[in-house]
Amino acid sequence: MARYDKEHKDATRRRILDSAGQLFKKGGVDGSGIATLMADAGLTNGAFYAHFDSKDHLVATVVAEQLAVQAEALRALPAGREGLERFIGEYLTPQHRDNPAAGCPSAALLDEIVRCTDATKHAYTEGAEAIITEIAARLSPRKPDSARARAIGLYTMMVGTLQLARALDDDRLSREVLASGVQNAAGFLR
Amino acid sequence: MARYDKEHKDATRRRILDSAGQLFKKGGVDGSGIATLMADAGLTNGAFYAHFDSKDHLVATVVAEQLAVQAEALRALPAGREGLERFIGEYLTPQHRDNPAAGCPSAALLDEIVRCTDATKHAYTEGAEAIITEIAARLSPRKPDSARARAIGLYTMMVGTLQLARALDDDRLSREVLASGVQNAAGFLR
DNA sequence: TGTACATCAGTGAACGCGCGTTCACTGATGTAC
DNA sequence: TGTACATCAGTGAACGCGCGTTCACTGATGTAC
Repeated sequence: MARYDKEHKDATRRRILDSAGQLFKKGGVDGSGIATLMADAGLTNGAFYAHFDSKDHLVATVVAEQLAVQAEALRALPAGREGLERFIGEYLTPQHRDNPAAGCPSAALLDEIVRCTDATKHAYTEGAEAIITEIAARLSPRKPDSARARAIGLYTMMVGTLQLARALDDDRLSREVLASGVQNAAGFLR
Repeated sequence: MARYDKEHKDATRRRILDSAGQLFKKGGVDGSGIATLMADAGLTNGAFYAHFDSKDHLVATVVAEQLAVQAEALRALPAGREGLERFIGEYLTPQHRDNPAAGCPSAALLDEIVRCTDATKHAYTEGAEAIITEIAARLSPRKPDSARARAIGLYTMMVGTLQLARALDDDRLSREVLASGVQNAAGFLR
């Protein structure tokens, strides 16, 4: 019946989501257009609407997926604090700072979320809750609820640190900020 | 010689800067247009260019000023940690969360700075350095340099916390995040 | 003091441009015979 | 096996719109006489 099999369309949708994820994180949601994003996926602008109702719909989908990817990455790490230490060690680096497209969605998009649709804010909220839960479970495997406040502190500090490191035009200061982040993160691990 | 005295033009410039500060923090730099901003200042769009060369020029000026205001607010607080405690107590509140226009420029604009002109990034860098120095001086009046890492951690954590609280669509979770921030901030005060 | 003039902050229509979105169309492929 | 057809993912020009910016103009005011 259908011209291509289902896999073909699914694969295209994946390419759009990947391009959008990278582009949004690099250039912001407002700053990234449909045409550019579709060109990155090897398509032209018109094809977009065969996959998504609107840009808002795409944004909500991308945000949900990006946060899920981060939660999944946390889950895949070694158990307990060792895993967290690795996460922190990779997060607060010049490499991560200089490559937002492949990096943390919170650091790249957090303050744009407020101005997005309800669906996007909801997707972000669910994703953030999952990440906080995952971090808390590693901070205190026995009583994760008791570690929620610290988990929130660790995550917000890491996100703020990476954002600040990215905003500074003085590399020396930027590296000081990243190094301080590593030091302060250790405080959250107790 | 001149039609109006100097004070008149200076006062208008002030109104534009105030409107822009509030508007940028509320709707983002990308999301806030010259026409809206000028209307808020009681003027029409064309008058803008009698005061600033371009939107980029305005953005750099606003960022410099907003950060200077925050540094000044810190300086005006009671000496030592008492002042810091007050700063934290006012910062991590639902009131601040719900009123970005009058609030912290870092929480509102930080991740847009990366995509701004060099002049804006430079203005942000200088402002951030002043704020970090001010916080460090209050954390450790005797040896402020030794407190720089903690000062950076406290500030990034506060900024990240407010951003996260703003992004969440679940008020219960959002308040939990703010409360965690207060708790975690206490850890930075030792 | 009263009048003509020069100044310039501010007006508001117009510009080119890129945005999100629409739509008539194309053409490679799976299916039916 | 070979051919005609139906499907629909993708094309690319066009839309209205709001953006940053420009510019010919206005008109309230300080100054000169």
